[in-house]
Order: sequence, then C-alpha cells, then structure tokens
Amino acid sequence: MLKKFDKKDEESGGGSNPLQHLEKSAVLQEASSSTPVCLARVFNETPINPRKCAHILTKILYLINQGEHLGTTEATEAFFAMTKLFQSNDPTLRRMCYLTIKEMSCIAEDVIIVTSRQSTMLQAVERYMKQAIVDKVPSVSSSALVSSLHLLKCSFDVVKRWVNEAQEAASSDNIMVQYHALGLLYHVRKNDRLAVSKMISKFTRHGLKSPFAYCMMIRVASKQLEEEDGSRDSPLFDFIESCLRNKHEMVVYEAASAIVNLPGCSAKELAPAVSVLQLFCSSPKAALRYAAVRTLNKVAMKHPSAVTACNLDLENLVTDSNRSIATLAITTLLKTGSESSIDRLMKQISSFMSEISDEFKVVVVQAISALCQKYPRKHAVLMNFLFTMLREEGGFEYKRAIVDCIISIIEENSESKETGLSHLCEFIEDCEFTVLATRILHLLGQEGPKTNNPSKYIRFIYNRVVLEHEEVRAGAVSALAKFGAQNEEMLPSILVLLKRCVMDDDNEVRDRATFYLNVLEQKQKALNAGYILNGLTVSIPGLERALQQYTLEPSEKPFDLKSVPLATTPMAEQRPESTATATVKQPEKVAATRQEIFQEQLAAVPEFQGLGPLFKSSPEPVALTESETEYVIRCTKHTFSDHLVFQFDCTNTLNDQTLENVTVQMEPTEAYEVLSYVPARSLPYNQPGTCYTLVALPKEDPTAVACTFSCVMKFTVKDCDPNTGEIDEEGYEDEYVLEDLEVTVADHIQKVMKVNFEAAWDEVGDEFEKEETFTLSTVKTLEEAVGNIVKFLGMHPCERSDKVPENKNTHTLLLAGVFRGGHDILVRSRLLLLDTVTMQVTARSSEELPVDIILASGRQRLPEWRDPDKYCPSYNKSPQSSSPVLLSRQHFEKGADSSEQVIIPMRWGLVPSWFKESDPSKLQFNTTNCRSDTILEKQSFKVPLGKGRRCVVLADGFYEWQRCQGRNQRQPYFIYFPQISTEKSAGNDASDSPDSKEKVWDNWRLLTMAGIFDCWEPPEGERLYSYSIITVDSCKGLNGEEAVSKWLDFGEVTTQEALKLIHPIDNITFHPVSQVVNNSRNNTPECLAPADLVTKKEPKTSGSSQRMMQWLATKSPKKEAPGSPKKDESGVPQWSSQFLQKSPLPAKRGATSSLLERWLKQEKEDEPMAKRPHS
DNA sequence: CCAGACGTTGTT
DNA sequence: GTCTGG
DNA sequence: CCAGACGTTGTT
DNA sequence: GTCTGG
Repeated sequence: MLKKFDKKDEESGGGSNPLQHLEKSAVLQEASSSTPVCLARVFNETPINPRKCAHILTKILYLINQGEHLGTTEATEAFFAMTKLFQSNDPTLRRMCYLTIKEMSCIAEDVIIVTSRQSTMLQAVERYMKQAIVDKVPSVSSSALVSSLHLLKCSFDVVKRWVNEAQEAASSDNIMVQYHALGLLYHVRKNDRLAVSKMISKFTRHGLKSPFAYCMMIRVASKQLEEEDGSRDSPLFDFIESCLRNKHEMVVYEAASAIVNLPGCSAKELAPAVSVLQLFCSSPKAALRYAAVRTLNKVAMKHPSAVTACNLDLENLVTDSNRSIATLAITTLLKTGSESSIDRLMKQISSFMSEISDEFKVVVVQAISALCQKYPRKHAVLMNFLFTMLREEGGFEYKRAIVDCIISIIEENSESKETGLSHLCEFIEDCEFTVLATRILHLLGQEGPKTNNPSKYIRFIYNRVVLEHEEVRAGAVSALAKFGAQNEEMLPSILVLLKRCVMDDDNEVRDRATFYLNVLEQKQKALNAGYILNGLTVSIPGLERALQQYTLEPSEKPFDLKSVPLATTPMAEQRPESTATATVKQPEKVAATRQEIFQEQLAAVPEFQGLGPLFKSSPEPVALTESETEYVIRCTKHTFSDHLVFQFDCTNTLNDQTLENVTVQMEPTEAYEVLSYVPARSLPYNQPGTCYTLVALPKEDPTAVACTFSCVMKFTVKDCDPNTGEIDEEGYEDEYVLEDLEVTVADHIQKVMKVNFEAAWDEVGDEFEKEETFTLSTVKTLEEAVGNIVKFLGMHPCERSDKVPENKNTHTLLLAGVFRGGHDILVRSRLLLLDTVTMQVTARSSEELPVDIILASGRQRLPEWRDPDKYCPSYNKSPQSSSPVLLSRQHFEKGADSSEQVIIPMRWGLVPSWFKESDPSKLQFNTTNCRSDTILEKQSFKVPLGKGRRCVVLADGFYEWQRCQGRNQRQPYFIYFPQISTEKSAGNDASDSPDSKEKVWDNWRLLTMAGIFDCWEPPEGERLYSYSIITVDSCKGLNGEEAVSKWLDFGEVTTQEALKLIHPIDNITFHPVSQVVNNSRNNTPECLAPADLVTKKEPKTSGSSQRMMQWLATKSPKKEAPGSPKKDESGVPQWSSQFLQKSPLPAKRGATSSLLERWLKQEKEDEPMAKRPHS
C-alpha cells in the first residue's frame, strides 16, 4: 500500500507542487468524509439497494487504490456496512465486498489489525470469509480466497483456521475457485515440505479441473524436487510427467518446461518432455510454437543431443511468420545442428536475416559464433555467410557481433586469415561505426603483416587516413606503421605514406604519424646500411606498383569508390513536372474511361443511334497497313448486341495530297451484312481522321461467327502544294487495299449466349467437369465456347428467357471478380430473387481475362457490390463476421435514387456510431439481434432506425438451436426459404446425388432478413458498417421483392410504413443438422447437410420429434392464442422454441394489432453464405 | 445538470 | 450521439 | 448463437 | 458466472 502511495507521489512530482497537493487532499477529504455517511445510510436501509452499495464500494475501492488511508473510524464503519452486504443476494455485491477486504488487507497494519485487537472486526471477517469461501457463486468464492491470501500477510493464524473451508473450495468445479483455493492452501503450508507433498498427491490423484491449478502444482512440485536434489523416483516427478498427457496445452507445456528446467535431468527423463514440445512446434498457435522452440532452445544448451529429434520441426519453424519463433528455431538448430547440415542451414538463414530485427540478428550471429568453435572445419562456409550479412543493412550491435565472430574465426583458423582480413578490409571501406573500424584496423596491423601478401591491405588502410575522421585515421596510421615495422620490403612505401599523415589536421593523428615516422625512418636507415654492407639489392616490383597507386594519386581522390556523383540528366530536368505526374497517373485513368470515351464518340454519330449499349471495344487497335506506307490505318472493333462497328483511325502521310470522303469498304466471308459507312470527310496531310463501318451480326445462323473481312479504303485524292497548302479543285477516285480483318468467336459470345444459353446448357450440363480449363482462343465453334463458359463458371441459366421483359435498354454490370469464390453464388441467387434478370456472358479478346459476366436487368439494376473483397463465404458465419447486406444507394450518394440498392459486406453485431473504444469487440452489450418490439425504445437501435439505416441481410439461411428436454445438448436446425427447385432438399430423402445438390445451390433463393445498420468511425482506421438482425415473435421476414425494396428505400418509405413490412413468413422450412455447426470454426458443407436428430437412447423423443417435423412439414394448422405459443397439447417436448412455429395467426394479427405487438417471434442466427467454395 | 448506460438469448 | 436517473 | 477462457508473480 | 472470440 505504502508502495503504491510512494509511486503516486513520485508520479505527481513527489507532491512538490503545493497547490496541487492542497487541491488533491481537499478532494480526497471531501470524498472520504462522505463515504462513512453514505455507508451509514446504506447500513440502515432495508432492503439494501444494490446499486447504491455497489457505488459506495466502488468509492471505497477507489480511495484505497488511490493510496489514501481510510481512517480507522471510516474503515470500521465501512466494514460494518459491509457485513450487511456480505449477506446480500446480489453476488456481484458480495464479490465486491471481498475484493474490498482484499484491498483493505493491504493496509491491514493500519486498519484491520489495529481495529481487530480491540474489536470484533476480525472475528466478523473470519466468519464471513468462511462463508464466502464456500459461496455458491464462483466469483464470490474466488474473491474471498484471493482476499484470504492477502489476509495471510497480516494474520496467519486466522487464515489457518479456515483451512477446512479452503480444502473444500479446492475441490470446486470452478477453475478459478480451485486455483485460488490451492494457492491459499499452499501458502498456508509452504513451510512444511511434507504437507505440500501430501497436498499435491491428494489434489492431483483425482484430477484437477483448473489448468491453472495444475500449473501451480507443477511449479510447486518442481520446486520441491529441486530442493530434494536428485531422486527422480519421487512421486512428484511422476506427477509432473503425467501432466505431459494433460488435455490442456498449458499444463502440458508447464510440465515440459518444468522437466527441462530440473537440474541434472537425464536424457531419458527429458525425452517425453522434448517429444511434447516437438508436437507443439507444429501447432497452429503461435504462442505454443514460441513456447516450444524457446524451451527446446534451453534444452539445446544442456543436452543438444536430446533436441536432435526435433530438428525437422525446427527447420520448418525457420520459415515461421513469427520472427521470434523463426529466430529461436534457427539458434536452436545452430546449437544442435550437425556438421553436414550447416550448408543447408546457412541458406535458409540468409533468406530470412533481412526480415528480422537487429536484436534477433545478434542472437543468430552469436549462435553462429558458437558453431564456428564447434565445427572449425566449416569456418569457410560460415565466414562466407557472415560476410554476406556484413554487407546487409544493420545496426552497430549486429555488425559488432559479426565482426567479433569473424575475428574469433581468424584467430582460431590460420587458413581463414587471408579471406577474413580482406573481407574486413572491404567492410571498413564503408563502415559507419568508428569502434568497429578502429578495431579492424588494429587487427589488420597485427595480423596483416604476417600474411603472404601484406601489400594488398595497405590501400584499404591508407584510404581510412584520407576519408575517415580522427579516431579512425589514428587507428589507420598505427596499422600502417605496424606493416612498416614488421615488413622490411614495404617499409619505404610506408614511410612515404606516413609522411603524408604528418600533415594531418588532427593532433593525435599527426603525433602518431610523426612518432611512427621517426621510428621507422631510423629502422630504414639501419636497413639501408645493412643492404649496402651486404651488397644486396632488393627488388619488390609488386609492392612498388601497389604503392604507386596511392603515392601518385592526389590525396583528395585516392581509391575512392563512393565518390561518383549522381549525374543529373538533362532530360529529367527539362521535363516539366506536370508532364511527369500525368504520365504516372494516366494509364489507370485512360483504361477506366476508354470504353466511356468510345461510347460517347459513337453516340454522337447519328447512324449508330439505337444500337443499344456498347458491350465491348477491342482493347488494342489493329494496324491494317504496313509500317512506312502512304497511309496508316488502325481499326478498333466495337461490339453491340446485334451489331459491330469498325472504327478506322486514318492518317495520311503524303504531304502533296489531301484525301476526302474516306471510307473502308468491307467484304465479309460469312453472313454478315454491311449496313452503312460513315466516311471521314477530309484527311489532310498528317492530321488523323476517323471513319466507321457498321455491320449487322448474322441473324439467321448465330453460330457462324468466325468471319474474315477484306478491307479496301476508298477515297478521293486531291493534290495540294506542300508549301502553300493550296488544294487542287480537281480530284480523282482512288482505293487502297488493306489487310484482312478477322472477327472471332470471342466478339460474339455475349450475343450468342443470350440466344443459346438454355439450349447450350442442356447439352453440356451432364458432362460437367470442374477441373477442365480452356481458353477462348482454342474454341472452334460457338456451342463449344458457350458450353465451356458455362462449364467454367459452373453455372447455368437461372431464369427462363420468357420472363425477361424485352427491354433493350439494359443496364450492364461488370463483375470482374467472378472467379473469386462466392461472388457468382450471390449473383446467381440474386437472379432468382429479383426475378427479372437476364444473363449475358461476354468475353474480351482471348488474351485477356477469359470471361466476364455481364448481368443485364430489364426492370431493376442489379445492385452494385461494393468492397466484395471483404466478404468471405462460409457455411458457418458467426457474429462479428462479415456478410453481404443490401441497402439503399442513397446512404452513400446524396443524389441517388433511394430505391436503388447496393450490396456491401457488413459486420454482424451493430456497433453504434458513438462507440468510443478502438476495438468493436469491446462493446459491452450484445447487438447481434434487435427485438422488433422494443426497437423504438432502445437508443442503440432507434437512432440508426431514425436515420433510415435499414438493411436486408442476405443469407442462404440461418441456424437455430433447440433445447431438448432432459438432454444437455442442443439440436441445431438449418432454416431457410422453401426452394423452387425440383429437388426436395428436406431431410427425408437421403439419396441425393452430389450433382443434384449442386444444382440446388445454383438456384438457391436467399433468405432476406430485415436488419438495421450503423456506421462507426473508429479512432484509428476505416469506418465500419455493422448490422443487427431484427427478431420478431414468430417466423417472420421480408417476404418477396417488394417488401425488400420498400424496407430499404428510406428515401421514399417512412419508418412507420417500413415497420409494417415485417410480416410473418409462413413459408419457411428447415431441417435438423449436425452438431458440427456448433463450433463456428467448422466451415464445411456438413454444417447444413440434413442430419438425423440426436436421439441417444430415447426413442420416445425421436418419435415425437419426428411427429413435430411432420406436423410442421404439413403446416397443419394448430390454432393458438398469440400470447401462449408454448405448451402444445400434442405433448411435443420443448416445442416452445419459437422459430419452429409456423404460426397460423399472422394474417389477422398483422393487419390490425399495434406495431409493437404484431411482431411475432424471431429469426436470427448464423448465415452460411456460399455453398461450394470451389476449391 | 451530470453521470452512466446504451443489448440479446434463455431460464428461474 | 442521445436518453435516463439521480 | 456456441466454445472456451477466466491467473499470478516480478521486473524492466 | 461473465466475457471474448469465432
């Protein structure tokens, strides 16, 4: 407590600010003086007002936590107030009381002890504590145990008397109670070794419930073992070992790490622990992998051989996405790796070194260093690796670790000296760390002269003198001098260099140079004398040449590698900025608007009116002329539903001619009809012009689409004067033969699909093969193309064409992401839902993406799908996940038609717009559903509702769990709209072929559930849309397209009217499904596959359940009063579960009764979105 | 006025 | 943000 | 909705 | 029991 107080003092500057201090104490005084008064009031109040009490307790806790001592009087009064609260019915309140005691016990010396000596307070504590420890509510019991633990500190004897109660609590089912109870018992007995041993064996014999308790026991046991030193026969060790087979990973790990940490453990004893750690290595949980590898690392230090078994797993961990794990795995491998595995290991490491932080890198380097000592023969490989690392980015610690390691290798392996030194030389060329540079220079001075070819180091060293700052220069000078001193042949050259250094700016450098120079000159003189005396001449041509390099070069520019200035290119300078940005941005923009530009241009031509929307333009113009000819003609193809428009961009490159009335005449080989030509009026020299040719697609035979056009350009030539530009009046007709133009299948598929879709499907439908791939370019006939597309998409026409209104003015929506799982599913389903959609498939040229889908709707546009990436199909969607939701477009664009809809993925579980936290999961209340009967009362819902934030949640169906009488388990059902499909998917027919199942999903009619949404802007990050599903008192929903539209159209339809749309839905169906769906991690088709009811030895239930199913399936009307949906007299157990109720009452009710009353039971739960996630 | 909550399910 | 309770 | 966790010490 | 994560 005092500690806390001190801490607070420290934080507020030790109370040095008198004003602040004064203010603070005034506040506290006010607060604490009011507390006893409040408590007194509470004390006298009957019945106790829990809220008030909680409030006051919170205040007490606050005061205690603030470090403010409660006065003895206050504490006593507070305590007696609490004694009343100990008996409260509200467990939260009881819990708070004990927690308060815990806090009070922290200041026990001041309050409890003092008071207890003179009063009955401690006795009261005792009495209530004993009660509390065996409280039925686990959290109260836990709190009491924790409080008792703290009381231990002030009154050991008292707590000892509660041991019986604590022992009882230790057998509790509740894991926290058990944990705390064992903790308490241990603390009572921790000085009695025998008692602790007994305790462990007693409580572990029948198994503990709490994994924490196990962990604690393991720790206690291993501590005992350590003290006992030796003797692994102990039952304590057996206990720890048995924990390796515990079902909780936590316990298993605790046991393994306890064994590993036991001093003097033999390899045999380690083996089981290591093998569970090995298992952890491949766990999907990062924490486990980390724990395992860290522990193995520890083992590797003491018993490297024990870890070898895990080497494979560790190698897998090297590529772990978690860097800490990878690093540990590597270091462990390095510790245990065999000599032969080193090469492979180094390869693995190098790829990942660049991705980890320096801290980790140092660890790895140190491990490598250890490896060098272990396998001296491998020094070459290791050194090579180190040099690669040395060249990479890295901080000082890292580089120093590498340099240390290299130096140690050099010192221990004479063969590696040469390579080592020259690499280090390279390193100091570009080394930003003074310490490392001087260190290396020192080493060079020491080792360099002893090598076979010492002269090669000189230039590196001398460069340091020229380029670096003082410290390094000084180091370099010393190193140079050492070469001179140890190598007579080089001495003269060294002297030359040192003479330069004498002129250095820095005192230290100059002094050293001078000193060395003097000494070495002396030596040189002596040598000279010696040579003359001996009559010997010395020739060292190699050295001469090496030294010449630097002696001849002017000192400003020695052998500098980095002094190449970046030349500024005049081009870059000249280019104006605007051009540069434009070139960067344009590609995207152009691509996005190309089609639009064409559309505009073509629409401006009167001849092309009434062609309908432009489906497609060929991506690249095709050149119809050779290069370097008189004219340049390039053709772009535009595809309309029944026509083609060829656009010819022409340029005249003859400066003595002007062309007029230019057209491109086309002759088709097939039944294409050239309808008209739109000429380019005039084509002066070098000014581009455009002419068009309009062609009708063959009507009679839509399959004969591959066609070649021969093209001839026709025009009138008028000569003109290249200089004056004067044009001759007289002109003459001429023509120019162009390359043939080919029209391919791809251009027409969109057209043909429309015509042949149904027929084509019937033909290819049976030979459906998912794996088959194809490209359009390989397709010969149209049927083949259609068939392939159909196969490729795994879809078939959802609607009969006779339902499609003959409306040419179609709107098209391009879904580029067809191949990402799920998109097509929704599209298909929506087709059904909207009931008015025709489907067309088009293709770009064969080089591009093979297929896009164009959906054209006659009456209603298919909703735009925003952010489809955020949606992920699942058979088992749970709250917090994202699902596609329909809403009015006006929510995004002010001007939009509010009846227009868009689809966006939203989070399930509405996050109110005012929510302050950063994480939606911190929302402390559940907004998965929204009761329709209280929607207007709850602010979290009525606010968004007031803003028209209504939406429709799309799902294949939802799951609902039904409580079964007498059984613990709950039976899940899948609930959905009855499907129009020929197959009855209800559970009575088990002989569904996989094929027919697939078809069911192709035509699935989505469940449309009314919802409300809100838009939340987190403090950080993107705004989040989220929704709640509205529940009603019976199976209700939005029935039909009209209801869906009205519900969404907040612009036109008021909240009042919209709420009326929540009609009961009587045509909903369901079937029982497997328990697999219970765990939301299970995402397989099994989730919604019809399953048998869980019967388990209770044929009676099975019978009745079936009866219920039958009853429901036949929609046998059971009249029931609206208010009493339960207790069906047929005796079906637990039938009260509302969702099953196809209540026969709605009609009457829906029409008349009040809004809030009208809504019957619920719909809610999981939506499995996409079937068939292709892969 | 400020402080504090803001919600669902089911069961007893 | 907006409503409710004190 | 269901499944599964829920904690402590001390040190930096 | 209560909360969080899926």
